[in-house]
Amino acid sequence: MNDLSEHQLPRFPVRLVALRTGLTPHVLRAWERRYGVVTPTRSEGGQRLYSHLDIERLRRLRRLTDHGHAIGRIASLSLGALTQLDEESSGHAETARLHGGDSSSPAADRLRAETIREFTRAALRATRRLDSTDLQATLERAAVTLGVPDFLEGVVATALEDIGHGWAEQSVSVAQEHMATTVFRRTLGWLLRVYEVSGPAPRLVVATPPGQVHELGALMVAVSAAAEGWAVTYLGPDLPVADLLSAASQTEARAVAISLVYLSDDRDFLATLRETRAGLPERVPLILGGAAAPEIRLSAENTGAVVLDSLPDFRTLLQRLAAEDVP
Amino acid sequence: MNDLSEHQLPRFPVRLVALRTGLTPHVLRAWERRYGVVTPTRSEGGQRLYSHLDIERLRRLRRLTDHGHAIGRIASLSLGALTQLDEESSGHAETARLHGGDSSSPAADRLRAETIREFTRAALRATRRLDSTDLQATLERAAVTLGVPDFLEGVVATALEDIGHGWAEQSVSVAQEHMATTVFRRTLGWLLRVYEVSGPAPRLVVATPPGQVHELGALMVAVSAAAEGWAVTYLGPDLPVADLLSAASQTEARAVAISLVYLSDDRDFLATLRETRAGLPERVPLILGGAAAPEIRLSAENTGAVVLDSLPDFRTLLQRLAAEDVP
DNA sequence: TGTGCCTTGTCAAGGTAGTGTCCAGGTATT
DNA sequence: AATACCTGGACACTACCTTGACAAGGCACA
Repeated sequence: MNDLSEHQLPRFPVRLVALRTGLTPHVLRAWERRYGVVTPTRSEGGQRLYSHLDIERLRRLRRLTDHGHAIGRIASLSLGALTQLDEESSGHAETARLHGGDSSSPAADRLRAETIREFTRAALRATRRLDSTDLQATLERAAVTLGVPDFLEGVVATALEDIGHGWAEQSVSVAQEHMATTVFRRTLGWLLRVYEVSGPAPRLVVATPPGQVHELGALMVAVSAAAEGWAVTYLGPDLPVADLLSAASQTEARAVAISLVYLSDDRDFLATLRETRAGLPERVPLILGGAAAPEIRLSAENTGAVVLDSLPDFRTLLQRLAAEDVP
Repeated sequence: MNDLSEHQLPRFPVRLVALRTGLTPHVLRAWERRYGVVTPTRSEGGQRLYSHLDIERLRRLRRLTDHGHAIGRIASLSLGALTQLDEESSGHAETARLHGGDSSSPAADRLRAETIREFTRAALRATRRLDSTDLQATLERAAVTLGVPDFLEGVVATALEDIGHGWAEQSVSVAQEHMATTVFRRTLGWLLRVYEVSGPAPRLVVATPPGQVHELGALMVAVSAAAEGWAVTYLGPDLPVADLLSAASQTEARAVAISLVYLSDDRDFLATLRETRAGLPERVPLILGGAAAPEIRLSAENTGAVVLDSLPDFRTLLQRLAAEDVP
């Protein structure tokens, strides 16, 4: 891989770090002073310069504190330990909440994890062989065997990531990548159709903003919500703000979700976000997710949007929203 | 991995433990004070710090109290004893079912049962409305949500029964019954296709004997086996003995299953059964199931067939057979 | 069938610990 | 000059702590 120095190279000023981590400059300084959470180098004038690694670390810490860890207790852990903790907590918090607290035996957990990996491997094999029939069957089998949440987080997300990496390093061809994308989209579309609700249910509007064309993330969000019992209006990629707003008001949406996979132009996008937020009723949260969302966390949150970086968090939010309306 | 130090390391503040166990901080403190259920270490400031093991223990306790055990009685048991008790009380219900988690709190159990009933009702509604699209979607949704076993036993079996009754008492028309049968068959066929295995796996041959035309039972058996990881050769209804036998030998079947929904002529059928049994290798069990199977249990068993009257029993048998071959 | 005791979850009050936020006065950066 | 950032200290709010009490449900016993 490329040099460590790259990642350790200190060059980010505090405001940028704030944007990416969602921590305010105040908090960044307080954490550093009190817990020595990172030690950014300084410019000649004494201003903080953070490295890539620092940011990574801070992000992890923010996630963990969001999930209930005390900053004072985890501040001194290594990045590896943090990652490990993170995986534990996101895994468990979710099951505990969803099913009112079922702790399955460790043995069952391991079996389940192994099954998930096996499905992922099978999906990748099918992709490499360009066997769309097999890929499709594998995905459907995984969905039925694992249920929607684990299917999305365990299989779809992982497989897509792996394919993405493979594509970047040329071990996956364009044809393979296209085929996989198509089949994944079809399968997620099928799930969305299958979970279409008839009765009354809170409605979510999902879209990707103008200029964004990668819709798989948005589809995952849509399916996730549908499986939670929400009525979902999926508007697909590259949607102008005006249309998003009119759709939201027309369907009396209870929430709006936007998926952001990469950042083309920060400013533009933030303007869009602000405009969208302004056009929505107060009680309708504007949820921002996707790979690129954390990069602009703070400024996005400043527009009034809610930034999430995992599907479990998203599901939890949906449950809270749905629960708010009942009593 | 250094389990001991790792798991005993006290790190988690009370809010996190509350999140993961589903107990409120109030209860956590009350249990500790009254029963000394765990003894978290304290921070310098006196705040509780729980270890991984503490959490594990608390989750077990929570599960058991949910199942009706009194906290005062089980508080002092060791983690091992708790686990054992846990398996006893919830245990035999079902081993490590992959889907939707294990049978946990009665609340979750009730929720699950309610979900199953809801799907069944939805399927019946769709049937009465002759809405095949909705019926299909409902069934697929049920399959993905519940997993194959509960889908088959909870939804398909019950719905078919109800439709059967309705048909008998004329509240379900022939058209409705036909439509439903078609959609159920299609859905089960889809599942069978989805679970088609590629690798090596024990093979099961499924058929309905000559004179029997109701194939849904056989399909359920086939799907059930497929979801257990078996390779299934589904031969459909009304199959002559000779063909069944040749299929079994040709595919080197590890077992043969026959579904019997109604009895037209006992004698004939028993002769068929005897003939089939005689034509199969010793080690290949001939499994007889279906609504009408129990009626002729004794004479059927005399021919050397295995008579089962539930899908769970069938699954257990398959697991035993598969396990026999490995070691 | 009612009565009283026991178990257990929940709450209140009053105080401490841990964390986020802010201020003021000064320095860097653009 | 206008921002953006620095430091050290102060402040305020949330999360936790302990003790004690209360209410609802379960259970035994009259």
